[in-house]
Amino acid sequence: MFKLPNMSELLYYDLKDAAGVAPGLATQVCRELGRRIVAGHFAEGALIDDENKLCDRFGVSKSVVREAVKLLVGKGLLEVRRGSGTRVRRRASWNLLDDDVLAWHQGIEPRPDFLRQLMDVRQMVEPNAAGWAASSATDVQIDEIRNAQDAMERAVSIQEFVIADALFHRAILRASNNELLTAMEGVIFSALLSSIKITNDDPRDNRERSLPLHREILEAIEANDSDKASSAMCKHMADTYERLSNVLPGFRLKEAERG
Amino acid sequence: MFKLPNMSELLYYDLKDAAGVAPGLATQVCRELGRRIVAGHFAEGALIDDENKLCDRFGVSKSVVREAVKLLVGKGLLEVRRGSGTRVRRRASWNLLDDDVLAWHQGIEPRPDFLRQLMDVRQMVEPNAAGWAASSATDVQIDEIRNAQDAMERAVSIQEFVIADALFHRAILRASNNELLTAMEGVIFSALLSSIKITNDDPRDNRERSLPLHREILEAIEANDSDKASSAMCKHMADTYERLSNVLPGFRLKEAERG
DNA sequence: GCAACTTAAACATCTGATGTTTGCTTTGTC
DNA sequence: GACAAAGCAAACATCAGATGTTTAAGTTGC
Repeated sequence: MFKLPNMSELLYYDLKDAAGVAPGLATQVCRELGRRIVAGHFAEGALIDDENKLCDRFGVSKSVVREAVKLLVGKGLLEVRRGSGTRVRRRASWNLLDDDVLAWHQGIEPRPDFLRQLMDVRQMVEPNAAGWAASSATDVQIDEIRNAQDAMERAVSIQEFVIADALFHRAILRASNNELLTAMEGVIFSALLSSIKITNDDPRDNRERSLPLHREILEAIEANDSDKASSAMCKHMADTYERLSNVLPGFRLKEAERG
Repeated sequence: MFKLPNMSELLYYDLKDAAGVAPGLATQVCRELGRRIVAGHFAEGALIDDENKLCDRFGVSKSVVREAVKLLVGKGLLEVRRGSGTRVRRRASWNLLDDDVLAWHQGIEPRPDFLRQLMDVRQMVEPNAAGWAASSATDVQIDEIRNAQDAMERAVSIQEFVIADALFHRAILRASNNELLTAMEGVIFSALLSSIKITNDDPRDNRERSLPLHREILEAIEANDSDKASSAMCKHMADTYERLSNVLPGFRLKEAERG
């Protein structure tokens, strides 16, 4: 009845601690519709099937479909008008910061242009987060970062390494003690997972280059050195940019602004 | 039956172009519950009334309440468990970047601590946005910024000025041509509205100080000067910080990280 | 050619029944 | 008395079907 999400999307939900509880029918329908919309199966402004057709297609009752549609409306993907139908809104109206919307992007081939935007945001957010973490993190929060670093060092599989990497960056966001930054962890996950999917042709190289950069960030935060944490994170971001540029032809760093 | 939203919240929805269409019952119930949760009427993890009680209280049917609850679950405010009840999640799990959640914050007295976090994010985002806008904005996008500037100069009421101010910053976000930054306009609106609510004791002063700063940003973007746009925006942010610090005792700028 | 009316499509809401999960209570045994 | 299994009630999940409302489009009449 439902299409299964792919590995990246599952990994995304894992990282968001959103797994474990079996989602209801409404959530399943919502996700399946959401994946199709994000994948571009519908033109901007196109009408989707009406309630009855959707009921038939998914084999569920009207209430379930209605709830699913309401969820997608809440995420800005759909727009319902009584009398006419339910249509797909233009991409500029989507809540691109929503975790589900970002997760559904993991299900499709990453577009270089969107990945660059994600990386620009990382470049903007993470050095600040590292700096704030260095000046305001509690001991417990620093422990969390250190644990992630240890897990990266110990990781034996690619998947373990990716998860530890993600947890490292999440721990820094949380240690920044800014609720809004914490709420952006989904964006960082999305950029990170997409980057890895593209650059892991030589995972060993990835790992050898990453580890010392992460260590440097951790040490700066441990030392309460805000500036150094910030610049170490900048270095890490620049490294990621460089690796993406090597692999991805359409990926271009807007050097002008970043000098 | 329903509590009416206050002026700031209405203004927020106006800016988000979310007005005009009469929301359905489910949306109304969702907003009212959302306001109460954000306002802190429920302890973390507290059970809210069950479906039947909510039906009675709001005078609507089960389906409506169910949809409203599903919406709040989607925003991370609620968590439902079959058998037990529906409970309020801890604040760290809320989607604080969601436009509705931010709008509901407008309904309550702004907490200095949260306002500082909002301003830290503005300080992080807007200089970058201005820089990218300077290097990549189209003529149409620059026109939009200029129109907002003109509207600020011409504004005769405080409300007109606030709206034009918000549109100015939104136009810059959009001109940055980064979909994720565009999706953050709600955060900027929220910070801006809260700031104004606090610092508009002397609105004339506000206006006289703001206008030249905005003009400087506009001119830099018109001149395609990325660095100047960035630093002009920094100056504007610093000014806002300073005015907030003067009025708000609990508001403190973390100077250490920003040098 | 245009305005007023009609109608069908599609969403909005309500009602009430039935299934399922969970947590608590009760009961029975050792 | 302790503990485990069975039973029960609360609360959400889903379904089915009826009725109301809004919108868009077609139709008629002048």
